[in-house]
Amino acid sequence: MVDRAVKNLYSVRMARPRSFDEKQVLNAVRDRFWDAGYAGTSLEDLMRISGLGKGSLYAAFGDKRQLFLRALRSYTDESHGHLRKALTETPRALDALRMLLKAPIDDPTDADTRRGCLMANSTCELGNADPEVLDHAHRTYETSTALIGDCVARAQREGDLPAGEDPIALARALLAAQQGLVFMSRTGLDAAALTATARSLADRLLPDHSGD
Amino acid sequence: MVDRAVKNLYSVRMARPRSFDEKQVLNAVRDRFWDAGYAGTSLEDLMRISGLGKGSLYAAFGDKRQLFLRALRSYTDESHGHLRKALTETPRALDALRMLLKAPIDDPTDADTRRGCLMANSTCELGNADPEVLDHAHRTYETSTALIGDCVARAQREGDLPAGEDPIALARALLAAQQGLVFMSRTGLDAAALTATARSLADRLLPDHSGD
DNA sequence: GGAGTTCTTGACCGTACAGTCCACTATAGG
DNA sequence: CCTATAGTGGACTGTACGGTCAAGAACTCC
Repeated sequence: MVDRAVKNLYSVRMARPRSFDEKQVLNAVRDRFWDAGYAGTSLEDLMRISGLGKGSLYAAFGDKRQLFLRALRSYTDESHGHLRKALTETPRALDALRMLLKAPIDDPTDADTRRGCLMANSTCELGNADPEVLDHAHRTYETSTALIGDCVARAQREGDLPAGEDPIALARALLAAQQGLVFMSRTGLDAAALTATARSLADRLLPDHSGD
Repeated sequence: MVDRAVKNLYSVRMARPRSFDEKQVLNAVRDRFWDAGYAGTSLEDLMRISGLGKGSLYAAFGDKRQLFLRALRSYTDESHGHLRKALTETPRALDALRMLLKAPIDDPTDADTRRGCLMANSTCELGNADPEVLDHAHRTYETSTALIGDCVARAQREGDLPAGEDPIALARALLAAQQGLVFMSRTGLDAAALTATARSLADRLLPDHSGD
């Protein structure tokens, strides 16, 4: 993959250029895996959705599994980008942490709410069978924990959370609560109950200490 | 299925009896689906594991999907049995609720810890594609919520939880936290972090009010 | 023991799938 | 314009899968 990109950039002889945008294809493919799962997505689906022939897909990405892993990595990278941005750019850290629990729910289009998190779905479907997926999941959630932990520490510095506690411990609790919420939303729990649960969890895990 | 059972019980003419125990087969099949997922389990796997031929499987349970649904229902029924027992037979309701968050973790054999919850896995793999699975998930978690809610109400009556709050709301928060924990354990989070997170969630969601 | 019925076994079938391959096309450099 | 090279599309393949079926085994009842 990398070899080919380098070759494209530096080789003396250029030839026929790609007729597709790799990122667009990856996004389309990612959406399909997200909706239908890994096993539930056939190569024909991928061809139809990407508009590419089999040969092009295989030449560009390798086999189905590699394509899936690429899409998955792109998904987690993007998610972490958003997460990092949300956690660092929100003026008050405590608000950012609260958003962690509320954001997955109040999506107006419930499509995103109902299909859950691609990484979580993939872990459930393939975690036992594919060590690479499991390992990626592990590292992904470690990174998320670290990001959230930083934000917890900031909230402590800002005086909104008690300073004594381990930021990573609270980060893990928040992450678990968030994953649980996203999962409950997948089961078809109605929006009202969902937001109430999110609020309940937020109130208990992130009590406002600014008045203390 | 039912017709045949009834016929077996009441028909005048009995014929060749089953050479297998339906429950045993269902348990073996359930374990396989649990480990490998629905798509990851082939009929050949099911035959090897159950010791039955294809014909017997199909005659007894219908096709692969129906067999899966049977196994899934048997799993949730059994789980609810254990849950009900644990929640009602524990002397102090608050302890039972705490166990909710601790039990999924401290399983000595990490096999059970790593493969998570069959219902959750199935929802993630098939929820978008199979409405029946989604519906079953929905009803399952509604039942769980009700059971936990009853136990919350008992804890309130026993003076261990503040009486003003909605038992169902807290039950949903506990369920979400538990599902989140089970999922985190699937990703390979180490046992120490896991138990710490469980304890952290329990402390925050179920503070001891007996001294109040 | 014969008749009737259910269960079991495994061969068989159609198909849908992932993956391969090759002829063809479009482009860049000379 | 010619050649070299990379990209494209689709025909092709092997196979593993879910599902069917029929012949025979095991059992009950009369």
